[in-house]
Amino acid sequence: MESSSAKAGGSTRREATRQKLYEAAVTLIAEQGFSATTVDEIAERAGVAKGTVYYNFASKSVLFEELLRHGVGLLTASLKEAAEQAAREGRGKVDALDAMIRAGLVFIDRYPAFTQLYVAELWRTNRAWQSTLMVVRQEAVAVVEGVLREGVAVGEFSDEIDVQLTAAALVGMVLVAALDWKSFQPERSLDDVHAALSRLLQGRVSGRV
Amino acid sequence: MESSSAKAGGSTRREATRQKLYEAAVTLIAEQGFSATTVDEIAERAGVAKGTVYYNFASKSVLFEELLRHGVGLLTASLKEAAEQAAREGRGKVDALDAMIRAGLVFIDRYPAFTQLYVAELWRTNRAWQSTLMVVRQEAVAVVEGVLREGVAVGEFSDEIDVQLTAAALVGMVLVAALDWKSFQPERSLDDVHAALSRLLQGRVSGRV
DNA sequence: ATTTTTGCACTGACCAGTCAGTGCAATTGC
DNA sequence: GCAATTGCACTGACTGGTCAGTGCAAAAAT
Repeated sequence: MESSSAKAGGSTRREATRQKLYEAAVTLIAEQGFSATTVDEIAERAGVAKGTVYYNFASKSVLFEELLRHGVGLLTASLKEAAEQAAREGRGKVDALDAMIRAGLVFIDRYPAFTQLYVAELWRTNRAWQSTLMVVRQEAVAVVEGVLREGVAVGEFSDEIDVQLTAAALVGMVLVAALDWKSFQPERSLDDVHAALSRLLQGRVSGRV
Repeated sequence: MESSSAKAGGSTRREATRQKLYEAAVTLIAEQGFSATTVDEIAERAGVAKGTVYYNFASKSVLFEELLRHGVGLLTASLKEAAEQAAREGRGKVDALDAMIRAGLVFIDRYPAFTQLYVAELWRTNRAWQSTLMVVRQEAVAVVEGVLREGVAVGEFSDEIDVQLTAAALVGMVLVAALDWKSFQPERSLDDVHAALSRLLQGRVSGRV
């Protein structure tokens, strides 16, 4: 019986436990914040003994840091994928940005708790995982900056734009709009929200029709 | 009776102490979060005894709630003021939005810690001050929604825009861009940042010059 | 046979909130 | 004048509870 995944990373069982702990931790911390969430709660929600948490992670904050890395990894991969696909299909940079907005929305749709928690921790200072967070943020924003820069190089975007700030603003736009969507009008469809943001991106807000 | 200081509001000393406590609490909570910040720390930073905190506020979370109300009050007033001034001067709704973006930036420039803390707590659920936060958020976003709606009525904005979502996206854009500015490129001027966001608002990102 | 998980008792640091008491200025009584 | 009194703002040691992390023997899974 070659256990399914075999030699690859580590035993499958352990990986499954870690996954359960991530899922339990992410919702609890999104709701209550890191400090207000107890390890006992996380263990209970994951359906696991407290000792298991410490068998798998060195400490509560290490668990959290690995959770952050894991989550942002997924997002970054998804953004890159969207940008590359648009490029492969020979579409313009505006389309690439649009595709990334959609990818961002899809991600937030699937992992709303993670997004919540990420936003809540991002601009804090003086916390243990601060530097982890910076690195991980930079990876994600860099993908957007890359597309903007290419757009400027190709002449599709004005060379007067401030790449760094514009990238941050775009990310913020999607993040906040999406959190609002999930929190206050969750019945709306992803397409709907995407259309509204596309319109904003392309400056079709002012101007009739 | 007219006790010493007198007539206006309440005793001056008390008001001064509360102000000191607000200031101490806002920076500490912005840095560390609500739960990770202790009442002892707040008292120490404010230069008062712990008992004084409880003499002035019923509990740690009441202190925090009043802080939130106080801060968002300032922001809302400032946004309204900007929108009204643009209207008084007979400028268009795009200009009004632009003026509000600037007002938002000025606010964040002046109270970065408050902004940080606000963003961090906004999308949490299951917290004591949740409802306070909702009310207070709605007040601020409503100002932006109002201008958008007026713009649609006047025909200056497309009637296809989704007012609620667009307002949220705009707020997010300013919020996140400004926090990025303060965190990662604090040497830049407000005008600079404002110009970059104006450009984005008016869809002058794509399109040459 | 080894790795992983369980269950549970325990420790020690930390922290929100309390309370008896202090300092001080203004008011009252004489 | 000058005690005695009152009320306000503040103090800081203390209490009762909470929680991260530990230790370990027994059970389960692979």
